[in-house]
Amino acid sequence: MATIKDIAKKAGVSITTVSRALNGYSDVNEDTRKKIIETAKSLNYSPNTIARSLVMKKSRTIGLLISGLMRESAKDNFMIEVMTGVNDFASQTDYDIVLFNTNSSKQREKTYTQLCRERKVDGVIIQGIRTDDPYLEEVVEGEIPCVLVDIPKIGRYAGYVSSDNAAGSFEAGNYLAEAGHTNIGMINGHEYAFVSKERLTGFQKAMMEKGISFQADHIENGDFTEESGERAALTLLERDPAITALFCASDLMAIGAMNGLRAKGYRIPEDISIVGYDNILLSRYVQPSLTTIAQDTHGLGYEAAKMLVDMLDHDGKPRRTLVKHELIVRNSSIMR
Amino acid sequence: MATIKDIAKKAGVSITTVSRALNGYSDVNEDTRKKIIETAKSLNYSPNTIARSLVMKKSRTIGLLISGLMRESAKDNFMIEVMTGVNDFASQTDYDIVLFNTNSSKQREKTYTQLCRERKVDGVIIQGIRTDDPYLEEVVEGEIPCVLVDIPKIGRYAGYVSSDNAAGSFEAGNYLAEAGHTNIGMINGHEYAFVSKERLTGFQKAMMEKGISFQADHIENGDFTEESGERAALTLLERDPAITALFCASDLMAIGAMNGLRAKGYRIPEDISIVGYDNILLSRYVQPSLTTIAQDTHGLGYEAAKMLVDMLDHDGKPRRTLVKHELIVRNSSIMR
DNA sequence: ATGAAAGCGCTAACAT
DNA sequence: ATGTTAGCGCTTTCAT
Repeated sequence: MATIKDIAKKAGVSITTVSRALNGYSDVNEDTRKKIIETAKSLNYSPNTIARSLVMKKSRTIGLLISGLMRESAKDNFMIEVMTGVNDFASQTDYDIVLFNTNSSKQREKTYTQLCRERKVDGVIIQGIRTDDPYLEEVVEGEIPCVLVDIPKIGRYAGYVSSDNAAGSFEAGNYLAEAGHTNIGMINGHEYAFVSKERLTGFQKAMMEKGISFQADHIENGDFTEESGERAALTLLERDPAITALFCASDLMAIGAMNGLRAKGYRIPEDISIVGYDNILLSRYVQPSLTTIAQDTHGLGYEAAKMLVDMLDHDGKPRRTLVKHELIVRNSSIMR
Repeated sequence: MATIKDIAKKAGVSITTVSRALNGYSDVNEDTRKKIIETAKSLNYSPNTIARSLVMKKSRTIGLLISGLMRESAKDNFMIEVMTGVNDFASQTDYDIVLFNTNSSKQREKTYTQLCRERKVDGVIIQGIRTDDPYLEEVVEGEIPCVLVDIPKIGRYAGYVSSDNAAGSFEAGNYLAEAGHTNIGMINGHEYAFVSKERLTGFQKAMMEKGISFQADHIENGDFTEESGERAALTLLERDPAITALFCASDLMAIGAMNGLRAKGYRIPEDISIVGYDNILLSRYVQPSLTTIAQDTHGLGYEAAKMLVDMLDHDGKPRRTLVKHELIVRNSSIMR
């Protein structure tokens, strides 16, 4: 593997000159530069980014910490879309992405901060970690530039991107109310997700404004999976068979709810209207297709990367960025 | 950021001793080691992997080159499953994964080899590149340990994982023939995918063995997308309205075919039986659910990572690994 | 415009 | 069992 030393020798100049020539500095004779670039080519030279990183103290990599990137999560194309968003922005820059393995027990001995410091990433994008994650505070308080996805926390070096979950849920509630529903249940996510609180708040607000009674016994928590949605739906309808609509904090839970309900003889949407959240790929394909609040998932990742690179390259301040959301009415919900 | 130098000073030993103590060498007094580990902790020390990589000439990273990792590919959870497979294996090792941005025009000036050499990855897993990719040969012939996914090429430092596409297609053909179909069309992928050839070969073999006529006019190529599947299906049935079954080289094309056909008044599976390939997530959810050849996609990634790490850490030879496949009969196909 | 020299943080002979 | 030294490949003062 050729180094600048080899080039210097062959071109009969010093390594300093080679370095300067290759990096486009102006204080080098154009003829020398030409010769150097040629010899570099002839030696099939590739710069060693490791060596460069060591001296520059910049690795030109950003860490992507996706907690729960595992087999099951493929179902929910949320994560992958965020990831492609990150990738799409990163590919416009010269940052590479390092995927951190966080589902391994081995790595979990280390805090996120340690992970980042060891791998010397310049910044990190964090997605999918829970509110009770012991290392969350550390990274928000820490010195490593960091952008959180769907975790509303801002620190000295930590910003976040999210969609307006309260507003989205508010719209969902509004829509159901205006469709004539007056007895509505909600399947929320678990309490360890930030979005859960916000989605509940927004939905409650809509119910309140519409003058619809909405008590705790009409709320059931799942864990964002199909199975939990099914269970929650059945529980809610057992508790109050008069419910005519269900708002679910994730599409996957909504799909589970539809399946569970249908198995019990309920017709969707004739008996029960269902509204989900996320607009995952599946929601367009299930029968009936799912009414849902779409998030710009790709934008979540894209904006996260953008903010991080802005912090890294242009001394940008950490901030809050909201991506758009939108109610998409399909066939799982109906006027009463 | 504390370095071993700081530790050495504070502990009153040389940096060599610190290095040895921290790396678990045996030739260091246990008391010294204890003291060193303590000082390291007190200084909140993290090793600098960059510096280590530089001297060891090993970065403990593997590159993941997913050509076409972009927004659209989220639909097809094939890539993400391969990726989680890679990730799942890698997280059992101390290798980290670097995602290479290959969809950017900027990077495409560089060959894969350059990309790898610059980022100093120890090895690379390549997925989704086409047979006509100008840089494919270079990496197969090259010196960088490499595992290809679904590209049957072996080199001095290049192995591959795949499923037995010919056998899978053979099974599909067999199944349709035994279900009584005698006039069958095939929607194949484009000629730039290795799997296309194999899937055609296997299917042809089944037709031949069953004594079913299967000519070129019953084959139409798509590009693995829904739209192309729709188009191809329509073309085939216009050409021969007597076709009763369609074998599609990807589920996405199969889904497109179903939609296109249904729009033209064909009933699936009563009029036309459809068999896909891949068993993507959607295939279970579409109506009717799709009969397909399942690939162990996760296994593809898992085995790729395994082979690569074996080559890297245990001097394993590049080889061919096949993951299993399986016919999954659902509701898009029927006996005649 | 070019070069000499120092040093980034670490490992690994080679002493002792 | 511990220290001294050199060096990985690069960038960056500081001279000239």
